[in-house]
Amino acid sequence: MARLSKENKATRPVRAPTRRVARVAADRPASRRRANDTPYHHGDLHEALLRAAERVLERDGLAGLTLRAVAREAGVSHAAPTHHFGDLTGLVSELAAIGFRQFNEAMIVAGASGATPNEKGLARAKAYIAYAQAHPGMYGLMFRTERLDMKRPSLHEAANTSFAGLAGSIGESRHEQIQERALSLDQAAAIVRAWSLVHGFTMLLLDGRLTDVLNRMPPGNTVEMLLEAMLRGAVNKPPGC
Amino acid sequence: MARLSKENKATRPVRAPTRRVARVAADRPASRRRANDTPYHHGDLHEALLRAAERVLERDGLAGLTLRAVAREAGVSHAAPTHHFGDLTGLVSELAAIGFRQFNEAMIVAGASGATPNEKGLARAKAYIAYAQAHPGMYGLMFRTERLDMKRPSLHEAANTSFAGLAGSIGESRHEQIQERALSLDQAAAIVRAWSLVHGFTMLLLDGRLTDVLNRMPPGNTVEMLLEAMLRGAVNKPPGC
DNA sequence: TTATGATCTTTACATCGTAAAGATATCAGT
DNA sequence: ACTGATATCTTTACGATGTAAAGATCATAA
Repeated sequence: MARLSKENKATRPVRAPTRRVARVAADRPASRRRANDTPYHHGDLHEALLRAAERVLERDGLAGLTLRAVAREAGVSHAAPTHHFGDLTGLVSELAAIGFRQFNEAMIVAGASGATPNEKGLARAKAYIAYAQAHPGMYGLMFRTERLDMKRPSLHEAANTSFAGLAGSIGESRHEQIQERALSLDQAAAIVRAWSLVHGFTMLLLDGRLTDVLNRMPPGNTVEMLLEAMLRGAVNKPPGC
Repeated sequence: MARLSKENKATRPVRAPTRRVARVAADRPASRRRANDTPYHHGDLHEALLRAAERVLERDGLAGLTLRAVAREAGVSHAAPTHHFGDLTGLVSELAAIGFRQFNEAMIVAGASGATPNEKGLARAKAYIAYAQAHPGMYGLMFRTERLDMKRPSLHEAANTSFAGLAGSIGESRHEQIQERALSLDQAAAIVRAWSLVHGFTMLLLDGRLTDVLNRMPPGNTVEMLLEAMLRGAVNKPPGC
């Protein structure tokens, strides 16, 4: 496993010494694409970088998600992302927005299953954890990273949508309409209770902090059973209890 | 705010050009300390580095906690910590162990207050969050960092002690003795429920994910009230409910 | 056709973690 | 008390990273 300099030595398309040779050869291209060659300004690097970033994140985890690694993955120079995202925080925040949108999709799908609000809630909780387990890097990006600029419009909106989904789902369980702009203490508590429970469980699970507990449970008992048992005692209590 | 090279230009004690001048001057020291001068091999750098690391963590946060910054803070060369902790993971893990011990102390103190198990539980939950708010960097080190080697004996033991305290406190609430080596599903669920709730709440709070909810609560309602309301509905339910 | 601006590359620099070699002090064995 | 072995600390070196700035290249509007 050679530790030699990876910088631009890897799978760069090589793009033929882009000096004046290429300038003569490629001058005045007929269309937006040079015949069977790499595109000039890449077409849509913004999207390409985000897709590359997602691949890097899934492959190498949060620690591997660097500006330069993303640039390598996309086959551009290491400074190219700067122009599109400003800095690492920018790229990471845009990617987190994508993560929130994926997550919201999954939540909507999960909310469609289940008859009673109770079942819907459980289905959503399971889907929540399933998403985090399927995309641990992305979940870490959304909730563990410190380099996240929540003021970025796309991220702000995606995260808000996510919260609104949660609030709506809680309102559904309580058979009441929730005005997000003004919450009663009880409503806020119900929302935060559900969120803290599932988010905390997810974090501890992904961090491996629950392995001991899981190993010490009766044989055959799964994570899912633990989750269900945990939720059973915490939410959806009969009123007046 | 000069961005000039901070490397060793800062508050290094200068220790007089430690070449052969110092060797002649300090040859054959009378005691373990040269008269009113810096110690030779520093005495106990291991502890000094950990204390320096804690200062750096509290001052500059998780992102500022680097091997070189710690070495600077302790007034030694940037490579000195390597010999004591192997690498950054080592230092960070030892520091996290200290954090867990501080945290355990706080939990024990909190558990002493309160009459009923119910009150004790609430006191512990409040102390949990209070610790995290008072030492956000340390809490992040203990629960957010990926560079943590849980197999290190000191960290493993401190974290286990912490878990044992939680388990014991849950057993207290349920009026039963908990055998950590073999948990029923209900017991595991109770433990994980409490942990997930408080840990999740803490994480969301520290990350600023709850500011919107807090702002939308009735005026005058505090974080503490939200926490209490959240816990009221989740734990310590009357049996058979 | 050409000039302007957007996009991408090169180059440069401070910082970081880590390895390796050199310097210095402690300590055991004689 | 001397000396060699060992532990501790410093210097030096290298690859990697984020970011800034300047140069090159291309699209597009005038």
